[in-house]
Amino acid sequence: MEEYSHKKIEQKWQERWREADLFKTDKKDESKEKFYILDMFTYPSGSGLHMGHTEQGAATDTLYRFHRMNGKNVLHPQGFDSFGLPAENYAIKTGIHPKESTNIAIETFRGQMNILGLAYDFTGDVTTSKPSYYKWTQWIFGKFFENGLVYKKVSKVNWCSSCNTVIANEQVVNGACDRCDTEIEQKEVPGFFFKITDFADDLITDLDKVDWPEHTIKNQRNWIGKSEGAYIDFKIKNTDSKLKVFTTRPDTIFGATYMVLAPEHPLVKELKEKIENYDEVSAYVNSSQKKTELERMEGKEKTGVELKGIKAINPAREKSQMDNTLIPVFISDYVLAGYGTGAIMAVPAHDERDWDFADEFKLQKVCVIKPYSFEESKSGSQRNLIDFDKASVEQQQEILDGKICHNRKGVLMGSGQFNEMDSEKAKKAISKFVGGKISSNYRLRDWSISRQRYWGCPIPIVYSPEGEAKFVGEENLPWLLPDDVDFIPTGEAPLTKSKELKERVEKLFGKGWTPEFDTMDTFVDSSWYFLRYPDSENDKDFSSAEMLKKWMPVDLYIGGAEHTYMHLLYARFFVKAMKKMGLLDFDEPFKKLRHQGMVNDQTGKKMSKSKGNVVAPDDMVERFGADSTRMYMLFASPLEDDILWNETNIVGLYRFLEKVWKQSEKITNTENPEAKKIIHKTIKKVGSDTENLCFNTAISEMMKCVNFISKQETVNKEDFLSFLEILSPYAPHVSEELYEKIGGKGFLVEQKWPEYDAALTVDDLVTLGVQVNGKKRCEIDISPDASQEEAEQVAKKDGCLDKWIAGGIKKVVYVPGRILNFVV
RNA sequence: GCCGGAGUGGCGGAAUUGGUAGACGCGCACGACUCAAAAUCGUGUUCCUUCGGGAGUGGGAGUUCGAUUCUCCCCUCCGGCACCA
Repeated sequence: MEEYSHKKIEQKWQERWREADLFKTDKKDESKEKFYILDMFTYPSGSGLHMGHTEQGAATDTLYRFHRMNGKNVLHPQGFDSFGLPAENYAIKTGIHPKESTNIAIETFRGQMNILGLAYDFTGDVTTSKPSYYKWTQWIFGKFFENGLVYKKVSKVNWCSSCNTVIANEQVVNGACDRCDTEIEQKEVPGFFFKITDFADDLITDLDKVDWPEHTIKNQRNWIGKSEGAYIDFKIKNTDSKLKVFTTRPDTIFGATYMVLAPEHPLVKELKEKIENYDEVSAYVNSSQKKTELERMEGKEKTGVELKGIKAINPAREKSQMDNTLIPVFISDYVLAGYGTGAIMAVPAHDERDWDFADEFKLQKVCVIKPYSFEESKSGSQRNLIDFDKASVEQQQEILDGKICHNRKGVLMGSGQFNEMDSEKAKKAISKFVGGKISSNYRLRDWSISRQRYWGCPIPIVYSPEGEAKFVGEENLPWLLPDDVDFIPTGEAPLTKSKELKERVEKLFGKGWTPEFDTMDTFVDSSWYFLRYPDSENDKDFSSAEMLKKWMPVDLYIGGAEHTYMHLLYARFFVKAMKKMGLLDFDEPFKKLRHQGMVNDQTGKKMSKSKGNVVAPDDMVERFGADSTRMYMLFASPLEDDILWNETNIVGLYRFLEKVWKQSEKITNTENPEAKKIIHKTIKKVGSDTENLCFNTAISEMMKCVNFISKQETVNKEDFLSFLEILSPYAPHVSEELYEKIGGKGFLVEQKWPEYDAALTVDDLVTLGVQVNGKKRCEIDISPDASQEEAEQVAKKDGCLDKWIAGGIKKVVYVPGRILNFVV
């Protein structure tokens, strides 16, 4: 027999699969249970497929083949998230149109996926930059617009001077652009926003409905950041103005000794006439506006300016006719314009940041929440005092006496008692007392979707001569991205250069009408693509209700953990918003989610083009074949763990496949009961491991099986065919080749996953560890359902225990099939 | 600082509800084959050892007949977030 050579067989089978159109799913087939398995679709970068894609593809492809063999109608589609900055930046550099470079990149990706033997269904060409796709992105935008989920506002945005565009908060990493690392500046830009905050509560509570990794759920919850508190109005003395604050600690309001506004707060301008030191104030406003968020964060020391001539009235103290009712008002950049109301009541005794600010400006601290007593704080675990035990004896006494509020700095942060009332109860009582409104506030902000870029989905909005925004209308979709622009960034949206676009608008809507020049954030494109696959060729609808009902939600979604916040949150928001508009009838898009780990280089560093440590799958496929490459990616570590790339390990998988190949020479029609037993055990284990995404242990089990067979003279043909069937999701090419060679019919992926004979997977005898005082001293071979008496007898007869149990046995613990333990 | 996750041989990693720690693979060593090498096959491979044993899953306590697994404290590494009122 010829030797195993991946080069001779892999291309052959890839061609045969293609000729048979083997991986196109019959989406209307009602005879089988559906299973929708989805890879996070691919951004077609110029550098091609990397090993991370390879691991993800190997995993989902293995699962695709496995579930298909198990009688399910499996949808396993792939598409391209092809709008976005890199292609545009490339165009700026080279002059090559993004359309062209994107198409080339997509061809490269498809080619690479093909040589890996990945069974993707590309039907319908789900490529976000194609008009047939973005027509529906725009259609959905139109629905959002008509239903009041889109609004336009001028806002301070993160501006990347290098990309010359707006960057979402979520895309700012440590104050720098997450794509080019340029430091972000603040700039006022008008743009469209999606009202994702309307769905904040549902986005939190519905996390209970999904089977996602625990940490992903927690992180999403924290990202949305719900906090319970109250909105309370503070009057400004001698004016009609009111200052609204949000606080999670209304119980501390009696201790509010000053107020702080964000420098951008509108009240600063509103009270201009009354502010005695307006010059100083506006200088501070200007300087903080020049600061980026990074710079604001850097200076931990508190800065600010008092609004002289302005006093706020502490409503609680006023109502109680107490002293210290009038409190000063400051502006400071430690208060953020974008969170809460952009203003706070400052309670230095119970908030560390307020404490620091009060120290800086010599402001009064009033302690109004008393810690629980020492005993109470000890027993009521999380009630209170962070550092009580580390305080000196005198300090501890003062705390107990309620004389000081104390933690690290002197701030009592947690709850305690307000007068004799638990501060949790006091929150409600005091809110009511001062006319506050109990409410929730979220860290989540609305989603800014406007981008002053070329290579994105055009926002299908036009403006009347009066400046009113209007959706272009369904009949004008797709609202095409014009070609007559050049991409050199000027700080203005590139589409302003398009003559065609302006003419198009005037022709359709009349003279004086103007187009919107911005394009959409690419996260919009990727927020609904999974809805398109079930009906990807539909040109009447984004996806038909019938197909959505059949296929959604996605049964298993696999992709990187880096999408925990943005993509996964936005996609969930889309589904909720579309459900509210009656376009969908389910709550959550992804029933089960798993992340694949990162593939790092040998030193544990992330692979990146700039570091020059990227390994391309092509090279691996050339040398070891697609089967070995795929299996190595799955064998190296559990799916969710990171992989340290170590090329030398791949030879183990190649040797394994070589060994499988050799066993096919031993095939006979006679039975080999021992080999049969092992094969049936392997079928069982590989089946359950694959189902549970434990690919590494499934592969190890197949290795053990082949190691066993390699020591046998013969192996039964039917048994070996079964083995090839379970191997085929992992190593499809070599399995097909051997299957054909020994007379298998059809393609392996069309076969039924073999059944195992349960009786064959149970051993007559097991090796049982015999322990003395929990330490293993010898082993006995015994039936797994032997009685304790039998087991003891066998163990004692063995003799090896004699010297350990000579002193007499106190107790015996016996777990059949597991352990026999003598306690002496 | 806060929130996650993880620490097991030379390396990647196994180990159902607490039940024989180190499966499987890489590497390494020795042997067979060979003029020789590669490949392949076989054997061995946690550490220490006076060859009786002893120690051992980041460290320290605890529960248990028995702990990689459960509880408490601590250390280290990785990822994410960060003046969120």
